[in-house]
Amino acid sequence: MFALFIMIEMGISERKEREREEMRALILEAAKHLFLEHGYAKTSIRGIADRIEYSPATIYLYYKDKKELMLALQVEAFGKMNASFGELLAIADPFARLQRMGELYISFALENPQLYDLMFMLEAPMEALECQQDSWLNGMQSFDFLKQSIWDCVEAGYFEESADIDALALTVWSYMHGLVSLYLKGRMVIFGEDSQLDRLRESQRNFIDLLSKK
Amino acid sequence: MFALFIMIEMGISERKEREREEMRALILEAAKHLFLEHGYAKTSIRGIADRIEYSPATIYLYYKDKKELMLALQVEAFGKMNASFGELLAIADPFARLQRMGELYISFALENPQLYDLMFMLEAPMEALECQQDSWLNGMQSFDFLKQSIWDCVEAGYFEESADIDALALTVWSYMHGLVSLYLKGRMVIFGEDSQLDRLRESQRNFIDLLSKK
DNA sequence: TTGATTTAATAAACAGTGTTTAGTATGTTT
DNA sequence: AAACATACTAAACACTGTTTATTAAATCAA
Repeated sequence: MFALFIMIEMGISERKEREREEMRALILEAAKHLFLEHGYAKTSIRGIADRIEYSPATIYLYYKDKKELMLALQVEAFGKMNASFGELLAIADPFARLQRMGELYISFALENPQLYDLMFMLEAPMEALECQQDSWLNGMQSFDFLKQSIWDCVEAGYFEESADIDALALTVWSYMHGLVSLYLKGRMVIFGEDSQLDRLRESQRNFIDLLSKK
Repeated sequence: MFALFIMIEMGISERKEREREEMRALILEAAKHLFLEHGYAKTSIRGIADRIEYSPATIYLYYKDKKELMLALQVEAFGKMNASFGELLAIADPFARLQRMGELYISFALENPQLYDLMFMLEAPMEALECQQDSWLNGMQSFDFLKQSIWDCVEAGYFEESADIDALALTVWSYMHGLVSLYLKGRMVIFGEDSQLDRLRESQRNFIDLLSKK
């Protein structure tokens, strides 16, 4: 009798929780679709609401504000990027792994410019982090992987024994981020409208040289 | 008689032109003040209008839209940055000059985060460029100076004779931009809240090493 | 100087934005 | 069946960039 009461109680609240998660996913799906098409600024709460045929106010029952919604998308984006790095585990040579990681990083950025924006350029999702910055640290597990690969490079004799892994990892990341963000934000027009991607690739090879010729 | 007529005619139209430029400068001054305090997104046309005690519509008589207003600010920002590079002309050794240029670039970015945003991260001013992209090329004269310094480094034997100057310049710029933009956009929190500036400096030294040990 | 005309400025509106509030149904519990 | 809780929304609030119609002033032609 008591057990039955609890089961019904738990059954309903569990269903409610499930429905709540389904609704959150529905909103997120619509947000993602619009965001990938038009970017953060041009994605409106009303647009998202229209797409799922709910009122705008409903969205605020599931997400605190637009920033938190974008943070949820950012988490998804990090998942996608981390997944794209999966093949790296099969590369034994650490320097080859490092090089391939750079290629994959650039590919991800160029193929998912809006997601890249969300992850590394927009302030909105970062402001939503506040206390719960675990999701950012979690998302940045790829940076740990980068550090590990650099460590492996040191052990394999590619870099000096005295190398500062943290600094080196930040240096590599900075270069990669700088390169793709200059490209994505249209700051490479100085090279002419057409040859920009070529310049990007040239610089990429250049940086590999810089790293390897130490 | 005829000459007098012309003089009056010209005198008025010249005054009008002068007054128009003064008004443009007045608007720009107000826009700059608000922008430096709150950034692009939070700077409103109404806010600018309030500050100069004119109606919002008046601003549209002097600037096509908000993007064009921000483009004018971007041009000013480039002027300021180029000026900050002035002292480099006094440095004879090309590698020391290159190193100092990096320091000045980072200093400018950290001391003028909103201006840096305008110059290298926001899309708004770039969209306003359209046909008249001369202002961007003009603003980027510092990039030519960077290329020149790298060329000098090659001649002085710091880099290989076969070095691709364009690619190397882009590589240096990408790294610098990546480093400061990761910092400015709060993506270096993985290093903890306090040590970020130290990490930035460490990486900077690291990159110099990478360049010099070739 | 007077009347016509161009110019400068604005009030008000338009179409949008993120977000909050008050109210209404529906589902759940007692 | 009555009391309560939940999900949802219409409408409003306070903004945003931008356009239009109108007014007042400066300039021009007679």
